[in-house]
Amino acid sequence: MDEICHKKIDIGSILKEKGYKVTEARVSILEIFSESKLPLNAEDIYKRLLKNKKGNLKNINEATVYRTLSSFEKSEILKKIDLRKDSVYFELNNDHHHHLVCLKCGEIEDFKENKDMEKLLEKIVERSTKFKTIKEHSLELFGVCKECK
Amino acid sequence: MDEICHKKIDIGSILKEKGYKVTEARVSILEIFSESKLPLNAEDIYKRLLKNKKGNLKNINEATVYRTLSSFEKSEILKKIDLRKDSVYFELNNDHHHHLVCLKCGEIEDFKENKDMEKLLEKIVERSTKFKTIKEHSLELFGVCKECK
DNA sequence: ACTTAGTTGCAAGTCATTTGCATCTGTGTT
DNA sequence: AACACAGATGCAAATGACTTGCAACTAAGT
Repeated sequence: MDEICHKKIDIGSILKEKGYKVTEARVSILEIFSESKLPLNAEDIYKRLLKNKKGNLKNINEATVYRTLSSFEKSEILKKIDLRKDSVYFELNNDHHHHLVCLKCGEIEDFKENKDMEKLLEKIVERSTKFKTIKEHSLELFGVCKECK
Repeated sequence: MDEICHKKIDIGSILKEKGYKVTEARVSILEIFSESKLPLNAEDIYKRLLKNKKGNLKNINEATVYRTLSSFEKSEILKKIDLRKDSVYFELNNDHHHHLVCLKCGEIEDFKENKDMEKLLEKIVERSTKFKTIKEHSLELFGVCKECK
């Protein structure tokens, strides 16, 4: 079951670095993100927490999930993503990439923009606007995936 | 006061083309969009409607605003935009462009990506993913505007 | 073990958006 | 110009994602 985990991260150190107490809720939530290829919303997280702890561990409240997500976003552990769905998605703020969202089934695929393009983009923006400091950008693509075609 | 209007559109024809009845609410809402340079949310629209009709015309209900926006989006008169704010923004689905959002003051500036880049983007995506049909994409940039610097 | 600042659970609150339903109105027809 | 009716609107209540106040709890330094 470890094959799904594709990013090794030391959760304890990350939390301490940011000045967080290392609590069960935070560790579990970060574990879930580190095991997931795809962006997750609060409900996804909550459901997976329930599944993980079948009796032996106590539940984590939904309010805690929301609080944790939003505080992890502020401390830049997570990144917020908008996928034109009715709730907000998050993913680890590890490496910059974008998303393809199927307009029919809602499937999400990652997509890595190439470096040249990112630079090109920033140059164009700096030349043609009055925004001098571009901190980040979001690029999401919407289409139809193979299965739905 | 007509100098603000930078897109001439025949609102009546647009509505009829899409099979809509030409009602006061719809005409007023489209007028507001055609006079605005920037994306607007439901509240913006509602406030402007109130301002426009100082007594002589009857008010338009907020539910109607929401219904109109969402139906205009489905019929592709409007485009929905996510600007990481707490409500959804819309703009006329006329010409493709992107937005710069100031992370401090929330100011929004339009930004036109160049054609070459759009094509490059689509090619990269088609080569590297299993999404064959890209229908649209959203690209929003977040930074700090001159005034806030 | 003691202390306490930071966390969490719970329940109630907020706020954008949606919806059910009765009434009304634009539009094609007579 | 009045008629009929599908579609549009107003109103109020509902929804659903998310937030917050507060009391109880707990990680982590002493």
